[in-house]
Formats: sequence, structure tokens, C-alpha cells
Amino acid sequence: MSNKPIAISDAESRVMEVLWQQAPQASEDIVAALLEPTGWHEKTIRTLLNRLLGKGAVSAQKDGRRYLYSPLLRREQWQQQESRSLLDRVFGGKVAPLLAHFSQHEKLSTKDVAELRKLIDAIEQKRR
Amino acid sequence: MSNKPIAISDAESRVMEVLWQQAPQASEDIVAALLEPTGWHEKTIRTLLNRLLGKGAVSAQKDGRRYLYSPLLRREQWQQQESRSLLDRVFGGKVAPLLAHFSQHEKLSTKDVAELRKLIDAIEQKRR
DNA sequence: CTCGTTTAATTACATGCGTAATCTTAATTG
DNA sequence: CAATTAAGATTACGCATGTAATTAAACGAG
Repeated sequence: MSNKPIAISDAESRVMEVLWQQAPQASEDIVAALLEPTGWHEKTIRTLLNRLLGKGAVSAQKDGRRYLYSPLLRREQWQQQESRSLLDRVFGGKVAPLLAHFSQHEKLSTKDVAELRKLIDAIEQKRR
Repeated sequence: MSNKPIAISDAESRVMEVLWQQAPQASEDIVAALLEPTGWHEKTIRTLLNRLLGKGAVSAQKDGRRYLYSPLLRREQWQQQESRSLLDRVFGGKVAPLLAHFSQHEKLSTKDVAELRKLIDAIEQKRR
């Protein structure tokens, strides 16, 4: 069935972010989008793109003499993987300790709190 | 000032967990605690312990012919680092999307929800 | 058709990690 | 005291990753 999650490295995820914002894009555009914010060499960015191709995280469709790249791995799916990994590795798989941690250690904006409350209300609503 | 966070690998964190539960402990005890659950070779566990020493994540006090190991990196601190890393890398540093993600994708137990509500109440209480 | 240019593919190389095996040294036993 | 053991230190080795440089291929310019 081959359900192995695609492992994306840190640097690679930066490339994915660019593609998640817009796709398809030529490598040139991806390079342009990342040069400044990352300070990476153009070659580096192309390497990462290629590795992502190899991993099946992005696809490439020939467009004339170059390729247009699109993400295959969905952002949601990746966030899911990473979150679960944190949860399992660091918080023993239990959500409550993680939430407690965030509430104690991360500055929650008023908006965060409001958002949270809305979420909880919605969840409880759905349960009854 | 040397404020670089100590980077703990996945495997290494398993060793830390043992020390966080109880310290100090001899390597023998640590090995004993991990053999079964991890399936690692004794040598592997000792290697990890040694790497942690090298990283300054644990300390060793000589006790006769062997050492007793204690964690220097605090569990809270590590959870903090890892959480922040996830938040920044995967959720653009914003808490709300992460929480939204968890509420949508992770099964929250009734207890989790209750816990969450309590947290929010406490936070809002403190704010007004 | 040949050259240069642009993009993609291949190769590189140090470091970290997972996973041990080997070597060394200090204490234990006969 | 010599030999054995047990713990720690050193070395190993392949794969992933960060970070590129080198090589090849393909298409447009002349």
C-alpha cells in the first residue's frame, strides 16, 4: 500500500512553502522567491527542488525547455505529520500536556484565545 | 553568552526521558530501562548517553568505578524548544493555526476538551 | 550546423544521526 | 600479581541533510 509519509527536511520545506503559495511555478520563480529570504545560493535551491522531486513531494510537467513544478504533498498533510511527530516524541502522544504547555509558555494573543474559545465551543457543540 | 539551545536527536531524547524520570542513574540502569522498549543494542544506548554528555545535555559524577548520570537539560526546556520549532517551521509562528489544526485533526478526548476549557477560562480570567 | 546560454542532472563534501563494534582502562577474582 | 570483566572512549559506516560546484543536455542566436 506504500503509506509511508514523505519526509521533508527543514530546508526542503522552505521550497514547499513557495509552491504551496502558488503552483505551478518554474524553478526560476522558485529560486527568485527564496534567494532573498534564505540567502541560499541558486544551486542550493535547485538541488532542494530536485530532491523533492525524487521524494515524490513535487511533480514536474515539461513546459518547453523547462519544467513547471507543483506540490504533490499537501500542506495540510505535512502539518499533520509534523504535529503528530511532535506530539508523540515530545508529549507522549497526549494533547492536553501540549496545550497546557502552550498556554503556559507561549504568548497567546487575545485573538488566539478568542479563536481557541470558538474552537472549543464548536467541539462541545458537536458532541452533545 | 552562548545561548544556543542544545540539540537533542530523536534517539537521544529516549535516553533523556529515562533520566528525566529519575536521576542520577548509572549507565547500567539506563541501559536496562531502554533495552526492552527500544530494542536497541546496549552499545547503542551507551553511545547515545555519551553523545549527550558531549553535548552537555547530561552530567556525570564519578561514583567508584562508574559514573552516575543526571540530566542538565530540563525537560520543560526541551519541550519548549521543540514546540517553538514546530510552531515556527510549520505554522509560521502562529499559535491559533496550530491549535485549529489539533482540534480538527487530532482526536481530542472529552478530558482534553475539559482541560482546554479550563485553560481558556483561566487565561481569560487572568486577562480581565 | 555550431556556440553559447539556460536549466536540469550528477557529483561533492562535511556534519549529524542511527546503529554498533572495537579498544582501553580500571576494578574484580583467582 | 595475572587474567578476566565491565564501563567508558574511540572508531566505524551508511544514509540524510545543508550547501554547493561540475557536467550534460536542449534550444535559440547567428
